[in-house]
Amino acid sequence: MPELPEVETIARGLQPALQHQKIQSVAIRHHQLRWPVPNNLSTELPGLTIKAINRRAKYIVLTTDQGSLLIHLGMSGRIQLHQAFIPPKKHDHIDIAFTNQMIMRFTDPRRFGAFLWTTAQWEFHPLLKNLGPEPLDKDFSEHYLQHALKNRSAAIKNLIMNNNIVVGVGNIYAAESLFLAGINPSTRGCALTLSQIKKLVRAIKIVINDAIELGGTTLKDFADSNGNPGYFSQQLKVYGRKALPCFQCKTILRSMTIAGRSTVFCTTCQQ
DNA sequence: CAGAATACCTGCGGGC
DNA sequence: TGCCCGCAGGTATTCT
Repeated sequence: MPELPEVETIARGLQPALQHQKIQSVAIRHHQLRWPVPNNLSTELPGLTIKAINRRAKYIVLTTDQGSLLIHLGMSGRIQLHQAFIPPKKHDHIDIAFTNQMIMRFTDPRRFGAFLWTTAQWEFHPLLKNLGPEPLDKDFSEHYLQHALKNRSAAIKNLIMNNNIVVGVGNIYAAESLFLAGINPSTRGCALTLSQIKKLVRAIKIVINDAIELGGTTLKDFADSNGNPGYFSQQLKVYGRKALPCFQCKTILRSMTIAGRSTVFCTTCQQ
């Protein structure tokens, strides 16, 4: 999926278009996403108005006066806005039509995404209530991470991708952050020095912030809600650069598998 | 409890 | 051209 910067970009694109819009109808063409899409959306949502658009971790939250839609894009999800109805394609699973004719269309070939409805406070939904801090919040600090890594023997790359520790750091930005911080991805969490923890917190904030400013990373399934690509791919230092020379030192970048995910790094710059 | 493996699903590119 | 394999941006759940 889009990682956090992509989701943020999408949420920012949806904000002005959806705020105050009234839902006219809902069409669900494929119910089987990560969890079944609730059947009652088609009857519950029409007539409700979007009051707020939020992002938490990689969830997009559309809040109405009766409840909130929780949308996750999984690995291959997209949301696009159309000014009028156009015929759906193969993986266009859900449409929400608004009274101004606009259509918000959810597309997801791999169907790892989620489209859920909660009538409770969305912050307390079981999928959201245990999430760690947002990487750009001041809660995500050197002190916090030092505490979180204490006694953790797993690879630091795993730990920063763990949503209970910090949200929104996926495979691309984990690799990029560790490169920027000069840390070997396989280092055990508890083995990081205070200086490394400080560098890592800074690196994560810089990488995520820069990626948001550039509209995310262009990968094959990503486009913002208007269909525009992101530009962060031009900034990638290690992700996708296996066997190519490090920009900093020319060492040939190596790849290894950590917790089942490929991880590119520089054996010279990341000790 | 922590860590590792597994599961969900389709599409694509490379090798033959 | 077509088939098979491995791999892809995530993360909850199950196992050890």
